[in-house]
Amino acid sequence: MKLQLQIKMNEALFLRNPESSVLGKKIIQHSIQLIYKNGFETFTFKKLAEDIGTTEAGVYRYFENKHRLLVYLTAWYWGWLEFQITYHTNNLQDPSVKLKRVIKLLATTIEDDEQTSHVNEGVLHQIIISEGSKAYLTKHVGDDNKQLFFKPYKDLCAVVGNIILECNPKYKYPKSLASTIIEIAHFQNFFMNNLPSLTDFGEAKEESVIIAFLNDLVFNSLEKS
Amino acid sequence: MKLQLQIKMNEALFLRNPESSVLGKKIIQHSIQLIYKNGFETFTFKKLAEDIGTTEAGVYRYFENKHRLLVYLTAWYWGWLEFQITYHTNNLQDPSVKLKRVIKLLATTIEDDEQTSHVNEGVLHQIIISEGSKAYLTKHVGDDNKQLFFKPYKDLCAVVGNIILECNPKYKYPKSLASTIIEIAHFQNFFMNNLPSLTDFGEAKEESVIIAFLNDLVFNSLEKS
DNA sequence: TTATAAAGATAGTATTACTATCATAAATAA
DNA sequence: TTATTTATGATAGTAATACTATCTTTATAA
Repeated sequence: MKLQLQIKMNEALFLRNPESSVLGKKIIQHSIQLIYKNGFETFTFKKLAEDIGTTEAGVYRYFENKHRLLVYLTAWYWGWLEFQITYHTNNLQDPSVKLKRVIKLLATTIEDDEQTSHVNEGVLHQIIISEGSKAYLTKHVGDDNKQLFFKPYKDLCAVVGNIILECNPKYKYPKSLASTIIEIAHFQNFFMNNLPSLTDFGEAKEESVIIAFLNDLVFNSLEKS
Repeated sequence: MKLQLQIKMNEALFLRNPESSVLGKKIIQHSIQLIYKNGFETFTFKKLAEDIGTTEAGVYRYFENKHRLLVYLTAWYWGWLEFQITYHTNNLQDPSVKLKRVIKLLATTIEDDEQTSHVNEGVLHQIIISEGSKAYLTKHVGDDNKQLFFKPYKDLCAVVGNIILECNPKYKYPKSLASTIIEIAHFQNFFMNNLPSLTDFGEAKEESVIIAFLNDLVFNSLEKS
């Protein structure tokens, strides 16, 4: 039996639900490929439409603009990742084992998840690394936040923050440490591959060293405090 | 006597040196204000030109495009900050006192430096927080890197990394920790002001708590390892 | 069968991101 | 001093971007 995993998305993120039609799914699938290939700056709805074999207007019926689409993709990713984390830490008792598992999930490029046919999670993960922060680094972050566009990201941080507190109930900065782990997992990955002298992973270029660095950072803080 | 501080800039960043003329300085000064006010995405050379009282073509004579201008501004900022760090840690013996000083400088919004008349460092610092990472989060980061556009950022990281090593010569991740401190100083600041639930600084909204968090994070790692 | 919703086809507009040209004023070199 | 280079100003033009609007066709549902 094959299960289909559906991430429940904030309705305000789209004009028409892309999960509800073939065209919609194509928009998600091909936008991930296009943004991955050429970057978000040069990505346009026109190019996407040509790629899919529809028209610009067709894409605009689903998403107000390309920034909304990016926010949708990131929100989807955070929702999916929260599910992964809940799933993979489900029966673990020891909170530090849990946290190690979380760090590994955050820092590892996952192979394509068969449960979500139109989303390639591995490629999406790469997009999150390079483009993810652009979803909120805008002047309208406040408005977007009011519409709860970043709720999946916040929920994920809350989950990670709670595991941190389980590890050490006295630790003073669980939320900041959670958002730090998430951001650093991505930034160190980007630096490793693009500006390696900003990291200590120059030759290795493996995600395992990022995981080691994060574990060192996090558990020294939690054991000490 | 008033000293004028000049940051030596990479010549490939501009077509004509903006420090060399009144118009050039106006471009720097007003672009900082405009990007701060409306964000980088909506910033255009046309708006900038109108603001200054010149024409689009006038601005294009100095910078190839707005991304180059952003890279210039960030490079300037990192160069300036490295000078600040060198200056303010000059006579300090104890490396951990030094590192604390560095963290404070990284996380504090500095008031306008009189030595650089056309650059408002406080506003520029805010731009670095919100837009700084967009300078390198592009598909052409490799090309830009080859042209040494990010050298000031790398140099700064190297300086911080060396202080980290002074604190603990056995620490395994000095460069990654250095880039982590720098990025997190900015991200936690952005989150504090825009997505406060991602931090533990919700009510305080003061840079001092970010500094406390960073100190905790860094020195737990350095003392332990 | 009819209504209705989604998609396709086409057109049009304002803005963005440039490039090109020519005139003029200011600085500088012969 | 004049001649010449250099920076700026003024204006025009173009391709691409970021949309909006309308009309027709096709699929689906009542």
